[in-house]
Amino acid sequence: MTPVDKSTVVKALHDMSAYLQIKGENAFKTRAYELAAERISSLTEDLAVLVAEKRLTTLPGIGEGLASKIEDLVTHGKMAALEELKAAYPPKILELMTVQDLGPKKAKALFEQLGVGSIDELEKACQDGRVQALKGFGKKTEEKLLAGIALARRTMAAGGRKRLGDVEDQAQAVLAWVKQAPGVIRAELGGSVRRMRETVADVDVIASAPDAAAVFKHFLTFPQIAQTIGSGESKTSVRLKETDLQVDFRVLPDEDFASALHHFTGSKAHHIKLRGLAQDKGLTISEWGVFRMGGKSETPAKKGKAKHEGAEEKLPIVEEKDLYALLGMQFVPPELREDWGEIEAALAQTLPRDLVTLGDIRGNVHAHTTWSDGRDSLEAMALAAKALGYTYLTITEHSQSANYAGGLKLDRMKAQWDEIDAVQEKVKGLTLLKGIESDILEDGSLDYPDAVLEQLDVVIGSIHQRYSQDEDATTKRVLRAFDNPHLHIWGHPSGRLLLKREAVPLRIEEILDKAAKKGITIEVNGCPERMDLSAENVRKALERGIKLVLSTDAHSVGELKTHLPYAVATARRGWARTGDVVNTKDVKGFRAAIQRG
DNA sequence: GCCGTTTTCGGCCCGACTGTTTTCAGTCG
Repeated sequence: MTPVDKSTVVKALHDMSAYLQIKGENAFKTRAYELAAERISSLTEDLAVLVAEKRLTTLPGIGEGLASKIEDLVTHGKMAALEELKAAYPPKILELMTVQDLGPKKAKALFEQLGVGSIDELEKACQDGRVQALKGFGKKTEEKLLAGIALARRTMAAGGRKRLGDVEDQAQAVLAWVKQAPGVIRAELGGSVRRMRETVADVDVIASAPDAAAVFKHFLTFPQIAQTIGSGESKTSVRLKETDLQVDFRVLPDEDFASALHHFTGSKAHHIKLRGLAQDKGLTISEWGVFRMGGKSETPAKKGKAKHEGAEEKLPIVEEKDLYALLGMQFVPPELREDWGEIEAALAQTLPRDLVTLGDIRGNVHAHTTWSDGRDSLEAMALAAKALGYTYLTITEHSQSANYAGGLKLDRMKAQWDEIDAVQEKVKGLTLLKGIESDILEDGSLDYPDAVLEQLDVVIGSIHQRYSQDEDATTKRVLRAFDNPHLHIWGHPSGRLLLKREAVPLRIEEILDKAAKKGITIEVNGCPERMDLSAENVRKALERGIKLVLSTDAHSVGELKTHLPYAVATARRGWARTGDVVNTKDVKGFRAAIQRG
């Protein structure tokens, strides 16, 4: 029996919820499945142990019903209730809801009245004008759906990329499996996963071992493999279950590991430039190593083992840094390998040596609790932050206009201050900062009076509604927000949801100029669906001397830990140094750094 | 579907926006 892991359970629960929504089930019931999925997803304990010991119902939000369905899946490999629902609908019905502005009700109507069961069928129905004829639909809806389909297709066409955060668990599981293979000496993830790109097309795994065949044999027993795409002497490619993720796995002798890891980490642009540089020095670089070219032979490398015919000497590359050293360069960390100027900087020895790291972060910023739409209590969040080693935690609930997220009206904000004080009494060694994530309203104002904002330690201003404003209006909206003297941090600036919602249109340079002038700190939000500010714009912000905060936007205790690496990676990709990041400072330094002016 | 000592049934957060309507349904967060 194949073991069922967490991500399978999480996906099954999400799918259950989606099917039940289309079926028209009670919204509270479908939400229960979502909450359970989130609960399982952020589980720190071993799910199999929890199931074996019949302790699932000790988790908040999971009762007898959900527990038995989860047990069903974990112990039998199938969730009967889900299989029933799947059988009742076309196989691609759920993809409908990936289209913007298409929720469960519309999906249900489209399916029941037009027999639409996939994005392709929806497109046809829109083009035929059959959709606008339905009750509750109209011409505009039809146009919107077509645009939504185009967006969904574009993201799929971009190589069917997936969010880094959605594949990382599975990628790490593959890596862990590979490391257990007989004779494996070193093993790492490569590709865009290692470079921490926001989205990835596939996963590259590189390992060294004396006997590649034995390693591949073990690799192919990985339970999550759905299909073997190809398998040769040095490379095996498979597709995984659930995510359809393609994994390209290479095994080489250990002496070739570092150059292979480097080669398969990319990016292509980085490599092309490096190889040109190597040629100028009479060197040639490939996945098989770095070679000094002999004087006579100009023959280009041929395929396979006949490679490097003109090579005289294979230079030892034990670690990646040896490769860069041979070229007279500083080591370039994987996150920076994009040909964004890192090669020139590394040659000039001006690449930042003190890029921010996860270990530099001292304060956990931007947390939500059950006071708004967080899933864990204030005290639980405080205890968790402390246990993770942070010395301060900023409590920043949604603000009063964010009704959708239980935003704090004034009386509840004040009540929360009392609780913060009470929890602070109990939890020593962690400073709780009182804050808010205030909506930047349509006109650029924040949704509390100045007299309230000035009492807060941390004011994050974010856009959460009216995304449809044009570039000029949105730009002016943000610029006006910066005029509010109580705003400290501009939160998830672009509003993008990776592969789902485009960034709002903004004249970013103009806004960054003003942020620099006004002393606004900008958030790099570590929620893996956001990773916002983007790495590209982090660069632009840093060029202007703007300070960054690397935040979790945690809505649960688990996210206090899991989100931060994405913020750190995004900041590093934008060349942020430890000193550029306000929450690498102690609480006093942090509070001083976010002050305006 | 979960939850609970004032409830084992009846809540469970719901407001803004949009497009569809002619007073409201669906989506988003």
